[in-house]
Order: sequence, then C-alpha cells, then structure tokens
Amino acid sequence: MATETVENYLKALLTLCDESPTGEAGLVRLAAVLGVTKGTATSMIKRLAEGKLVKAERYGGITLTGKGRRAATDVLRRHRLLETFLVRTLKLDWSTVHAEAERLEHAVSPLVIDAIDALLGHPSVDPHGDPIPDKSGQTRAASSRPLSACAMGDKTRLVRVADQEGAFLGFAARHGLMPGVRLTVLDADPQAQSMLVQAQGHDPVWLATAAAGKIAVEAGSD
Amino acid sequence: MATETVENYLKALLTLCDESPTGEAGLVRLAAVLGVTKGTATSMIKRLAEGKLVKAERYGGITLTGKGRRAATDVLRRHRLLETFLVRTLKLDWSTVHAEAERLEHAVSPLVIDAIDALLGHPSVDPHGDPIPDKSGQTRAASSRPLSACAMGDKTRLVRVADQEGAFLGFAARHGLMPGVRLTVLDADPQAQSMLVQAQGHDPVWLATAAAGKIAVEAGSD
DNA sequence: CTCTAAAGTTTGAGTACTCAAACTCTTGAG
DNA sequence: CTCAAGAGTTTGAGTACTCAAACTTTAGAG
Repeated sequence: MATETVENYLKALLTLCDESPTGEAGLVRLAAVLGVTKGTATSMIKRLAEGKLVKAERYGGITLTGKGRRAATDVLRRHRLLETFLVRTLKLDWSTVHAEAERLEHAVSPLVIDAIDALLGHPSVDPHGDPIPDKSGQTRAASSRPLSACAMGDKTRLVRVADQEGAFLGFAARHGLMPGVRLTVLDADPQAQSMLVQAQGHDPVWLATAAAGKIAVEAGSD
Repeated sequence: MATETVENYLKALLTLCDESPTGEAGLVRLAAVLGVTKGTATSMIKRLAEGKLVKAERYGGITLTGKGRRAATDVLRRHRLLETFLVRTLKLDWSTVHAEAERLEHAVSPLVIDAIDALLGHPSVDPHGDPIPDKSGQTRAASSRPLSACAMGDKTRLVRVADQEGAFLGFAARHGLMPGVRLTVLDADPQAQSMLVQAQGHDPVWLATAAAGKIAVEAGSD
C-alpha cells in the first residue's frame, strides 16, 4: 500500500491532469496544491516514476500511468464516500467535511469503505455533487455546464459546487445553493460580471462570474 | 497534537502501567508490545519524557504523567468508540474490528468522535466489554472477576472478553461467549486445569484456565 | 535570434522514526 | 559476595519526507 504522502500526491495529480487540456500536470502547480516546495515535488515525482505510478520526462509534463490513475481514483472514492458518510450519517456540516475526509481517507481499509458504501446505499455523488467512482474505478459523471454560462431567464437544477473551502460552501448553503436544488437566473449583467440567481425556496443572491464558475448546473435545461 | 507513533506509545504505556502492580512499565515489554527494538523504545521514551508525557529515571521504571495519562485515555476512548461503531453501525465482525480501529483512531478529529459517540448514544462499554472513557477521561468500570476464579455450579453474566486477536474472539463468538450473556459453570476440573461453561442458548464448551482467564464475569453473582 | 522569466533540478541539511549491535547497569541465584 | 542474565542505553546507519538555495533548462517576448 502506498504511504499517505504518496496517496496525496496521486490524488492531486489526478485532479491536475484532468483539469489540464494536455492531460499533463506541472510541478510548480502540484507543489502549490500540496503545500510543498518544488524541490520536494521533483524528488517525489522521481520516486513515483520508479514505482511506475507516473510517467515524467525530464523537464517535461507529468502524467499518471494506468496503475497510478487506478490508485488515485481509489483515494478519491474513499474521500467522497467519507464526505457523504460524514454528512448523511454523522450529521456533520457540509462545509467542514472536506478536511475531515482528508485525514480519514488514508486510514480506512477496503472492508470499512465497502461497509460505508453499503450503509449509504452505494451513492453516486458526494454532498458537493462530485461523482463517486465505483469499486472498479468507473465514474458516471452527469453532464453539466458552469452556472456562469447561463443566460438571464434560465431555469435549471444545481448539480455540483466545486470548492473545498468551508467559507464558500457555507455561503452557498445559506442561500440554498446545494446539489439538487431548482435554480432560476433572474438577471445576468455582463458588464458587472455578475448574475442574480435564486434557489427554490430561498432569496435571490448576486454572484460574481468567478463564483458562478464554481457552480455547475444541468447541461440539458434552459 | 501528538504523532501517530507517540499516540501508540502512550496507549501501550497506559495498559502496561495499569497491569503492573507497581504502576510502572518496563522497556523490554513496551518494545515487544509495539513491535520495535528496545533501543528504539529507549530513545522514544526519552522524547516522551522531554515532552512531559512520561516520567522515567535512568535504568528505572516508566510512568505516565497526568498529561500523558490524559492523552493516552483519549486515544483509548477513540479506539473503543470506533470498535463499537464498526460493530453496531457498519456491522463488521466483532473479531476483526480491533485492527481497523487501530488505524482509524489516529485519524478521527474530536468533532467526528463526538458525532460517533452521540450516534451510538454514549455507550459505556465497547463490543469486548471494555469500558469507554468519557470525554473528560473518566472510566466507570464494572467490578468483575475472572471466569477462571469461578467454581462448579456458578451462574453469572459475562462482562468482558480481554483479547485483541481475531482467532480467540471468533472462537468465543461461536460459543456465545459475548458480553452480556448469562453463563453457567457446569464443571470445573482443577486437575485438568479446565472448566465446562455454557452460555445461555448455546452448547457447553470446555475452556482451559488460561482461556477462562481472558473472560471476566460479574463480581457479585455466584 | 537573443535574453530573461518561469519551470524544473540538484544539493546539503534537518526531523521523525527505525534497526543492529555493542555497550553498561541492576538484580538475584548460588 | 560474586557474577551471569536480563534490562536498559548508546552509537551509527538507513528510510521517508521535508526545506532553502543554488543551479539548469525551456520557452516566449521583443
């Protein structure tokens, strides 16, 4: 089994690779995400490469191998199942759950995570709307688009809030902006770079485009 | 917060000190429990002493300080709450739960352990019958005596099975020897150093005195 | 095409933990 | 009272991870 540190590097690489258009991650970015210096990241990548978990040419981009991607997906699965468990079973707050799962994900055995999966009825998304990979590593992602791409008058449903920080999540929760809620775009002002959105049953709220970019809504609706 | 390693040393010391008549733990024993060499244990004890978690004279016995005992009790509380949770909520097997809790106990925050405590209704004993310290570190231990001290004809109730190994716990469970069950001593043969005990609703089983010593029963009954 | 800023690498050192093996101290059997 | 055996200590070295700082390479602006 990989160490806790290795698991964290793999998880960060999975996100970074999937975000990047080239599918490759950069060292400086990786180091920043993990809160280490770039020298540290360099030597760690070298070790991951020796373990066939990543492919990295000297001075080139980093990609996960099949083995590395599988291991990273498994960490992500544990993380998201734990977040779901902490919210649904232990009634912890949506906005505080990320940090807790971050610590637990390295300590849960396959036995325990399977039991949690069963207890929750094999959920397909976590409390933020992020898809939970199944046991074989497959993800069934609901297609979505950023809220920031919506126009005035659009009615849709919130799918995902892509943020780990407690502060934004707390703000979102206070305005009803949680996965599954019906959403109406009451106004969209390109000049002010902000939009007025209303979650069903809540007061409308102005969001800057940057903030609206963190919120994903159903792709098919208008 | 103490590291995972430090927490393990403290937990081992708590057990060792409480088992010892002098209240002091020995290094060789400690090292054996933790699976490290005695040299490793020596240097670790030195560091614990610097952190005021233990008191240790050179070539003398080791005792926990108030601070050290408090920290150790907290680890024990987390461990036993987790075992209870794994059995009651996740339906894991009684006999496999110790190892899982061993890994999780270092990763659960106070927030999570309090939520688990509440979910379980503030249990006072874990699945093995061991008392769970409360949030302030207090333990309400039921008075008990070893089953091996019982005589033929005694009827009593099983309080605790003091063993961490899966094998013995599995054996005990198969014969109904679990905390809370009514127990009858059908026969006790001092020569053969064994006794025939029956858990209510199960077939009688012969136990060697050594095995019966791991089982505690109610103190007051006959 | 050149030059510099950013990206990536290397080096030397430090922390936390570990071992093996050589050592010293304490204690109790005779 | 002596002296082995066991308990405890020290030393030197190794692994996994980290940093700071000096260094090299790449790539894009001009």
